[in-house]
Amino acid sequence: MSSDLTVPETGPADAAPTLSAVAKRAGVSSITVSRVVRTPDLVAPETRARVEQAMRELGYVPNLVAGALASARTNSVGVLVPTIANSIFADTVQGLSDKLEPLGFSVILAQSRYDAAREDRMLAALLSRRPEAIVMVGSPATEEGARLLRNARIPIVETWDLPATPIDAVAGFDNYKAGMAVAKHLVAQGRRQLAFIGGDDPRATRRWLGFREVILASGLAEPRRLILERNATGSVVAHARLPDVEAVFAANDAHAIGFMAGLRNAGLLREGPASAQPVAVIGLGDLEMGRLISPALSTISVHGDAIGRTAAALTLERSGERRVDLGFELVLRDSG
Amino acid sequence: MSSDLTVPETGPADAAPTLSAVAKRAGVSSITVSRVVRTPDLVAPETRARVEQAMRELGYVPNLVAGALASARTNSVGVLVPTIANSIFADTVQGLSDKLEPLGFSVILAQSRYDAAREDRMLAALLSRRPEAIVMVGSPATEEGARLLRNARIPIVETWDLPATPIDAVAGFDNYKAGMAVAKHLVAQGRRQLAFIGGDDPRATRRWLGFREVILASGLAEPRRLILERNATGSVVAHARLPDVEAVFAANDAHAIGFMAGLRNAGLLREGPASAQPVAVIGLGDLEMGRLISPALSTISVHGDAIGRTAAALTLERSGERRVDLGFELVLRDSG
DNA sequence: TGTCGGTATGTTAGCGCTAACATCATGGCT
DNA sequence: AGCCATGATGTTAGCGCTAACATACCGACA
Repeated sequence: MSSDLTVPETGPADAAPTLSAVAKRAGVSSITVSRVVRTPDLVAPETRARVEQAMRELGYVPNLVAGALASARTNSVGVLVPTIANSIFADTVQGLSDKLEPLGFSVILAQSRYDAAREDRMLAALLSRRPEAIVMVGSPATEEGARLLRNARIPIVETWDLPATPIDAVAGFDNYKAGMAVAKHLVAQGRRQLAFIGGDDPRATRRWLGFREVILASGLAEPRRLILERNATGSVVAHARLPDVEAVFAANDAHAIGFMAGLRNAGLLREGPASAQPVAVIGLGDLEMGRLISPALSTISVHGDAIGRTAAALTLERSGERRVDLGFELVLRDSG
Repeated sequence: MSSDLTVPETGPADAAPTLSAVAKRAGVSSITVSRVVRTPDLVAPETRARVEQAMRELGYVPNLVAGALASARTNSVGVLVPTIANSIFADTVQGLSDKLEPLGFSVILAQSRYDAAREDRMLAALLSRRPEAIVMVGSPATEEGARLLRNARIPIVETWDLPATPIDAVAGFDNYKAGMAVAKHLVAQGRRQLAFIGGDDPRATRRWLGFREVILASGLAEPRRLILERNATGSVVAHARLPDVEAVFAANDAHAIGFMAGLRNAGLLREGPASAQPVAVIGLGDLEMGRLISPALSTISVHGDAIGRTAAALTLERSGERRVDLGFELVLRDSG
């Protein structure tokens, strides 16, 4: 059957075989091959078998680039995160892609590195690949980025926050309320000198504002805010810059754990429960590590993977509720 | 100048503007617009200005899908990792994309979830988007996957290991030697009852084999191996299944930290140096957290981001050395 | 004055596929 | 016998862009 024709496994097939190469070999038209690939039910079993045989012999791999151009459907979604390494956003990307990959969608990943200009460039780069939706952490940092997204006329899902006027859809939680919840808890514990440490991205800032709001409303002194590098190692020495601090809310668990390392060095960390801690520490993210260290880290648990799954759903379904609040939980352990 | 034509910001541009729409508006041919986008130096300044004006007015976003089909260059690379959440592979993806994104390449991300069938599906899905290279963690689990990659005739970079017969290029380190290095260290410390805990993926298994090899060569008893779930929480209780164990090599830092939590619960963890630990623990990955906890985690430090950057280089440059050993370091701290 | 090299722009064809619409049997029904 | 629904397959055009090859124009030069 496969007499003198070159089989890719054994000889160099110079160019990738196309639909019509398969069609010729199977003695059908190319549309029939296309149907075998996309809608096999519409093809008679014998024809289908013949075409599948030809595809196997030639090692045919469909060209989705051409298919996308012809059908105006790329079956891809663009995902923009600040950073993927050591980051809780990886959970969201995982949740998203777990839902989307089985449906034949691919994830095009881009990182903004917390840089507005790079974010705009990445947004433009993503859009030029004509994804069927864009999922991003946060909201566009510039009006230019927002304009690009609005003009794209595809589902846009902003995540990890609940912007007042989203471009299209939202899956996240209220960072302001998270800050408030932490402050309420610490104030109720009787802590008076409070501080916030971490980055100064929009979401961290909203946590800070909620945190501060409650503290001022409680009649306590203005809390301090320390802007730190994005790696946790820097927060090890943060304690030196916060004399007399009684409680710290860290913008994420990594910073919290770094800060705790600093406290340990200063002899201010106890093995006992929160009430025994000279300085209470609360993180955000609920890293698995936080549960395993001692004292176990108290934290705001957010649902990174649920955010990703919800974003996927918002991407696929354009009607219905476009604003999903996944909430958060204050998980109290031994650090504060 | 922009008399009665619809501007996207103000009215609904039903379809995305195309090159020829821009061309018509600027009074040039579409190839000139294409040149303004791709090779502006070849266009006279006044013409260029006119075209750029038209692009701005229409909100033109180039369609790379069409461009890719016409030029047979997609400017994309496929990346396949077992998982991206909570994983050291995220460093590699970050390193890769940091090098590639500025060059106009996009990263198409797929996860195999340590599942051979899913890996094959993802490989086929990636390939059908005609990436200009594939970077994957490890090597294809099936012959089918390997065949797909070989037939693709694009650079293929296998990472995080040093396979004997790679498909094309490799950027990684020797997992077997890493296991050996840990065993040598623990044996020299005088530890006799050794165990390995973690996953059973090919890389972990190579670590185990190197570990075991040295132990047997030293005349010690056969070490035990515990296959654990991929989350660290399971390793908290692993200690109960390893009575009398004196040292543990964990396939990754998360498992190591989980195991240490179990030791702490059992009263077998000291604040002192390695020599004071009843049970030594060594991890792999050098998570930032490992340095911050107490006792600080001893670990094999690998260069996840360098693997990504090297993979990017191997992707762009097809000649030269195709096998890069990024090495590893045994970092001794207080846990073992 | 004719020609030549360089610069700027245009024309043509086609990348590999799919949407939309034929076409053509087949067979059950009235 | 004629009709038409149904199923299987084919034809045609075109998605939005780029490669490769024209073409036109300009001034310099012998």
